[in-house]
Amino acid sequence: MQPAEFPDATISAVERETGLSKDTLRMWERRYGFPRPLRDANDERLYPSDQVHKLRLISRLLDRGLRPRQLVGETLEQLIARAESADATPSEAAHRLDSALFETTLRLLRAYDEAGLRAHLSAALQRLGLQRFVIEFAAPMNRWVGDAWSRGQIAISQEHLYTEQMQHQLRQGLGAIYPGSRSPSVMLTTLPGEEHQLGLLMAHACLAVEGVRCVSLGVQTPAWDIAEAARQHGADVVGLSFSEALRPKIAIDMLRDLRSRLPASIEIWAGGALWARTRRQIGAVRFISHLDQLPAVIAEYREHRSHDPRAQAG
Amino acid sequence: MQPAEFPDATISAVERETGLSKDTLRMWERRYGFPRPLRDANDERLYPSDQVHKLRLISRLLDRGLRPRQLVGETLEQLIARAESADATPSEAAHRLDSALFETTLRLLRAYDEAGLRAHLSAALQRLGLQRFVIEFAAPMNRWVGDAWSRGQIAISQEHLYTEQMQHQLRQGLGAIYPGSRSPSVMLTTLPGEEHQLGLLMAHACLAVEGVRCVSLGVQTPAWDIAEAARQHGADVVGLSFSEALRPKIAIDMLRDLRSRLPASIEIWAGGALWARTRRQIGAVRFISHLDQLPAVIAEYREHRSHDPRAQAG
DNA sequence: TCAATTTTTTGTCTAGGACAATTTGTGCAA
DNA sequence: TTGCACAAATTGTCCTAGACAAAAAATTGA
Repeated sequence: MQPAEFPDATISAVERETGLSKDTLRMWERRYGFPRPLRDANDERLYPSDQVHKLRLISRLLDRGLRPRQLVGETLEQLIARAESADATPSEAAHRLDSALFETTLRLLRAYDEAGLRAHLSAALQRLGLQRFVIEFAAPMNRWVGDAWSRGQIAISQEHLYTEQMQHQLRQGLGAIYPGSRSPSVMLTTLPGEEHQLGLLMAHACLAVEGVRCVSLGVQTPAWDIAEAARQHGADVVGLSFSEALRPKIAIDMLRDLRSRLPASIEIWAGGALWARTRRQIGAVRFISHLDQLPAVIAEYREHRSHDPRAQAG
Repeated sequence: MQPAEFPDATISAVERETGLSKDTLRMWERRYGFPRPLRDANDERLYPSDQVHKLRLISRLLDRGLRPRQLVGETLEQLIARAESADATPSEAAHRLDSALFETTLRLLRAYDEAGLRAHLSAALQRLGLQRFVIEFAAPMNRWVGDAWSRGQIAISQEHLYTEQMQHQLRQGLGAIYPGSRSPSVMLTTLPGEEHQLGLLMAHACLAVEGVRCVSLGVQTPAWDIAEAARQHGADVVGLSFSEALRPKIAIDMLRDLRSRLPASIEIWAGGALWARTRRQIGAVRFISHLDQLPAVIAEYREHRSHDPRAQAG
């Protein structure tokens, strides 16, 4: 991509694009001397596109536990190298993924071929079935696409196109399943700040194929409202999805907050890519780092809570 | 709902919940004496829930052109009255909506009956067909649900449940249509900050039934990436959806920015509920405040640009 | 009545200081 | 070596208070 085409960005624009707050941007400038924005006629900061690009890269690396003091001093090349080495470490994604499926998806994405992509994903769904489609294809592919974007191998718009089509396909698959009614009764959503629907949809699909009674509230439901809805609806479990985009600290805080608002009889299951890389967890919440663990968790619940009348229904 | 159950909120939390920036919150306190938060042990602001509630209401009224100086001085009752009178004025939503459809949807929503809601929406879609489903049911219903939430008649979680199910249904409907290939070639998305998918999906549906060649990038694509993708993909039109949640000023700014990045040969169509209430518009962008205008706009495009080779294809 | 001007309102930026929460480093005992 | 307690460094977010441009409202003149 051509950085030269980007105009200089105001501090608000940079906050939007990188997720780093204005306060943080100013503080880094004061402490580390980076970023070092230009100034406009009113002495307000103007960030050149190369600095914005570097900030975006740093922001992604921060989520992986690296510290800003080190990162701000590094060159773009060093940062990219770090991003790639971090990606390489948990390389399950790559070798789990069927290479033919992968190559075709990538080719269609690069060509912005929506109709082709749609046909391709639909065929994969029919061939694999919903569960294998999610676990063996969608999950590792999501990972790859996210990483490829952060490395600059594909454009944001292509990542968006992928997400949109995958979401569409997952909903088609979900629409074909008759609503489940078996135990436990799960209420699915994400907490504020987590706007990725794909993780939620994949979890929904995995629950649906197990016949679980499942209600999804979509993304970004405030903790108070989750608690209220779960109580009113009589849910046994609140299922939450966390992508890597969320800061672990914020996620843990919100989880602890939600836990305190829910009665102990309602379990919390926290799933998503975030937990595969984060050590910090809290008790009284079930963490599920991979979707293939879900069947076991459901089975365990049914075993231990078999006195529940709903366990026999459906 | 019981405001007493909410704990006091930090300034960050209030920013998240109301959409008012920290700077704005502090400035209002300085200028108008409202909000008047408590302070914790570190002298940091703590907003009681009633003030947060009032701020949220004010924030929504601001988007309708009212000024903060007046609003901050009013009581909660006065603000609610204002919100309702504003809702009542363009009451197309209410009387356009078939009352039986409406009542049933509401009842199922109140009961958190996902399976029932799903069946109900699916039946409506089958009966009305996709186009009428969108224009006569989904659009006015969305409005009502959004307003009902801001008036406190339904919980956020119920609004979320509705949105999720409606989205699901629209995608089912879209999945049943064979991809169009007629002119113009439209690239659909929303700008950063606009995260409502429903408007985008409704537009997508209305375009699809006209046989338009249509690629959706989902929500929140940065302007630079839209421009790049539109050029690479060879789009004739960039279609953008704007909900009322977005501030008009920000929307106009971003539109102007996008316009400057796109060649004149690519049109911009800006749709969504935002434009029904906002006077300010800019040239070189086509504003579409209601979905039922879309067929005429498409026909007009086909008429005027019939020299385009794509117009004959498909 | 409409357009051009002035005044008021309003949001966002600036600077630098403070401090709590987290992470890292160190010393010491098992 | 490992585990644990404590000290030091790091880091994000909050604070105050001033400035100013952009937008809206009010006023003026044709």
